[in-house]
Amino acid sequence: MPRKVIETAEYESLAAEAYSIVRLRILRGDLEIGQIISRRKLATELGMSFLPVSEALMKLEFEGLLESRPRAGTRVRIPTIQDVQGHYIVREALEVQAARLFAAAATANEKQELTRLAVRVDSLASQPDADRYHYLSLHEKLHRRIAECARCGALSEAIEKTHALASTWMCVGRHSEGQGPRRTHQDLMEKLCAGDTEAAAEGMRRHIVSSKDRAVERLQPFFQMGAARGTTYARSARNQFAPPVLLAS
Amino acid sequence: MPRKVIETAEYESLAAEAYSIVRLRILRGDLEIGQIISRRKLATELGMSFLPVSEALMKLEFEGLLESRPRAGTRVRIPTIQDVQGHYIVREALEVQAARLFAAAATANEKQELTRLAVRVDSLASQPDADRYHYLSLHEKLHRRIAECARCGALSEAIEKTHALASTWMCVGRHSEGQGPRRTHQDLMEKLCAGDTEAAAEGMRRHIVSSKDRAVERLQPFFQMGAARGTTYARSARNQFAPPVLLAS
DNA sequence: AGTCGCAAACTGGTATATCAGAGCACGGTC
DNA sequence: GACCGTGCTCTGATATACCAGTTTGCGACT
Repeated sequence: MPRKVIETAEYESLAAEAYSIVRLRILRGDLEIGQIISRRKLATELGMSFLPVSEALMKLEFEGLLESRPRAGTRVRIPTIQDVQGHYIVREALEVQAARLFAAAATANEKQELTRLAVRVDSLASQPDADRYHYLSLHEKLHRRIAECARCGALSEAIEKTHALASTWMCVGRHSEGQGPRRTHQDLMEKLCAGDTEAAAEGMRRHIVSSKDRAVERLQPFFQMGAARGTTYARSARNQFAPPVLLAS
Repeated sequence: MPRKVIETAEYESLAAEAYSIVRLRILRGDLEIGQIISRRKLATELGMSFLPVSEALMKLEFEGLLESRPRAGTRVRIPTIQDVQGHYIVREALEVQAARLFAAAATANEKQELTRLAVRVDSLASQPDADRYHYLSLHEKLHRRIAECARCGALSEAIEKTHALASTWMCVGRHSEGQGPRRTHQDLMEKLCAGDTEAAAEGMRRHIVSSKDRAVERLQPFFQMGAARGTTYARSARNQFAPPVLLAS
């Protein structure tokens, strides 16, 4: 019964380990949108039983990254265009709230730290050959730190839960080339640090809305795939799309 | 192997059935804050196996109604004061967004329907002897319908997930007597239907903030209970408080 | 050649059994 | 009398086995 897939971290339960691994694979792009996941095969591969894997996938489904039908199968969620737009509306509500609190509560040190982080995020977004997961981690960290500096645990928790979903959608599609270096996150941080609460909120709002527009545009081919969902389950999932490419948000 | 606890509804899985039952019991007040739940006993009682129950409790924990420690036990969550305040900050963000969309998208029929509903909610809140769960259902329905009329599935889903939590906290404590009839929700609906987007948003913001203040006040005795959480797990949960009483929000 | 139907293979869901760790009561010690 | 250790009991976590429903490929039929 082999039990070595990753040994960098010690998890408190097998289910937690499986959860991290699958989540990583989705964000990394190893598992593409629509790809089917077999709980049994995954369990064998990870050297654990069916139950922990099942529990992990259930949690990921609850977070919106996966979708499953009772006895048919589990696959990486294929969003509809309403899903994506709605998701960004939720994110807008949460992160604007965070921006407001951030502007009021963040210390000078924190503002400096996050501004530096924003520079790294933007520069990574401009590199077409950057590792997708590396970029995502950094981007997620920036948004998470903003929420944390807002001094509200429940809010940052809620944002973290919605963010993984955004990440998977954000990275799909082709990298729009020749756009030159981006300054999206640096601009955002400027607004957040200016000291004006409402300006910070408005800055975040625009940031999210423009992310939404890009995500919608990029996911276009998948929406038709999602439309075929009503018919068969696995047949539509077999459609193969071009592998996802890193893109800025 | 007896299988009859409630037979009013047919569930697609045993886990879904267990989820509904436990959720109902928490909202109803049969399970109080801090009370310990044994998966095995519950499984026996419901006439099903350990696994579906486990799955149901896991989902409830994810929603924030329960808390568990790996091999120690599961209990109804004892919030800290930061938990409650943070939770209402999240709700504020989401529901203000919903109010904004509602003001723009709701039809005249829907506005009329929800205004009537608001009257019922307020009148039930004024009755000290009203059934707690009945009131909660109606209150939840009002807020859910507002979100639904905002025409954004992801948003109403997010609100629904956060709302059950609020419900459990909202009902704890003693009914503040002699306050006379409330008009909280009727006032809210007036703002939402006035036609001005920003006025609607502001009206919802105030509604949530005042709910928060009342919840914090009412949960005061439990916060000390939560503070003892660091020491022993079960001992602090054994503390018995006065049974919860219906109260308006 | 296209379509329909059937059966094998696979899916997730559930039951039972077992394991390791946490809580807690009891009894001994200081 | 207060404190600490020890062991019993109960908790959730996991493995294995089995079941019912879904998918799908292959073959027969039109």
